[in-house]
Amino acid sequence: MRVSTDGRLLKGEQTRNAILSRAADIASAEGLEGLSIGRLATELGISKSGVFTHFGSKEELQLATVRKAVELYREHVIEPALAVPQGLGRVRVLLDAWQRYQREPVFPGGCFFHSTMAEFDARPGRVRDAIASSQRDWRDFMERCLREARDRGEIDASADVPQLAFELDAVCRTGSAHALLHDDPTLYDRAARAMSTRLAAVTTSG
Amino acid sequence: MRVSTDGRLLKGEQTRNAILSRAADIASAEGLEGLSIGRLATELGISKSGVFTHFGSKEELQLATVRKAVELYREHVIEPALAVPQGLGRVRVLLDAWQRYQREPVFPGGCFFHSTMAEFDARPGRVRDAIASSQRDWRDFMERCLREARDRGEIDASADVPQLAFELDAVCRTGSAHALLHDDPTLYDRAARAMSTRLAAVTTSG
DNA sequence: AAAATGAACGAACGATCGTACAATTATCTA
DNA sequence: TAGATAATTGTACGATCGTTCGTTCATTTT
Repeated sequence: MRVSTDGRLLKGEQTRNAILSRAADIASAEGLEGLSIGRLATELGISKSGVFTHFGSKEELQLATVRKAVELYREHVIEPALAVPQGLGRVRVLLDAWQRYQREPVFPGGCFFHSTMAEFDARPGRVRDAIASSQRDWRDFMERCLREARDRGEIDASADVPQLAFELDAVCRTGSAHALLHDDPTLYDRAARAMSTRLAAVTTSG
Repeated sequence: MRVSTDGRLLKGEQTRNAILSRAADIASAEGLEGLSIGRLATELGISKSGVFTHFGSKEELQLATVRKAVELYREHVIEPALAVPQGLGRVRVLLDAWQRYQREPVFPGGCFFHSTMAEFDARPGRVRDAIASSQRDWRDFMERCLREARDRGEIDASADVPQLAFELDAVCRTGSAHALLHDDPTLYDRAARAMSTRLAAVTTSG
């Protein structure tokens, strides 16, 4: 984290950050295309050109917003897991942090990545690539945690880690999506139950 | 299906249908907000007002598009299941038809409902209500098929049907979403594997 | 003190959005 | 054949979109 002594650059960076925070919130609810520069300007009380010049193009704003969301995701989901020792304990912390991230209004419109992934699925370009890459990173991290637990003998040696990671991912994100759509928080619980029984099925009964 | 003898009404209905087919295709890839009346007009070679007057407002166009998508979904997923006898066989046909629907380009931008559900999760209004209702219908139908199989003793009496339906739904839709995002069809297979093992776990070994 | 830098602004651009309304065309009814 | 009906069109509206450009102002460097 380079800290500039130049007050101008400092001021610039902090408004840029304010823009991106708001942008991530909006995009989680209205999508990265629904994100508009004019709206950001109005809501933040700055001029349209003031917002624009920070990014140079809408696509660049979208990419920066994805990076900001990744940062928030890391902070709320990844870091709590990294703070505890490897193994099944870390897996549990990871899944807990993940569910908390879904429930708490980290993003007001539900998981940023669920929304934008569905939006950019079929829309080639740099934004899609960035989202896809973030999803690969997430999957890799999840698999790594599971593998660490397996290497410790806390998860069955025969367990198919990628498959397990995929299934845990599926139920958690789908549960959150349904909870939001139907405004029914018990659907989070349904996802939680699916995750814990799925995990219990592969943990060694030591 | 009321068939009119009036050639004018007939012509109107068939252009309306052409509009909705294209609208469903576009919305599956770009979302229901990305759908624009001007674009529809251009692509279909009719005037903007020609498109507009069929619906009267954009929201009404979106609602009609959702209904059209439901119709297509019924045709490709529900009807094949209804064509076979109740029980585990119907469940298998349903899941097969569903996966085929995901893979085949019924919608060019992936499952219409996955895209629009993520888009409208956090956006109150009639469109969201329509989407939510369609999802409830789908869930209910799935649970009904599973219950039929359970009542026949082909699925464990102790099986939690809503939970099972939720998990099958989760892996299938998530698999398709990832397959599209990463342009990797093997992810459909991963979902298929998850579904069949999940189903195998509750089928009575008779 | 002078020059350079960088953030933020205001005004305007062409394009597209959804919407409104009167006019036109083709078809059916009486 | 005259008149009603319904689909479709053309034109125009105000709003908003992303973007460009020249300017203003505060801060930093020389």
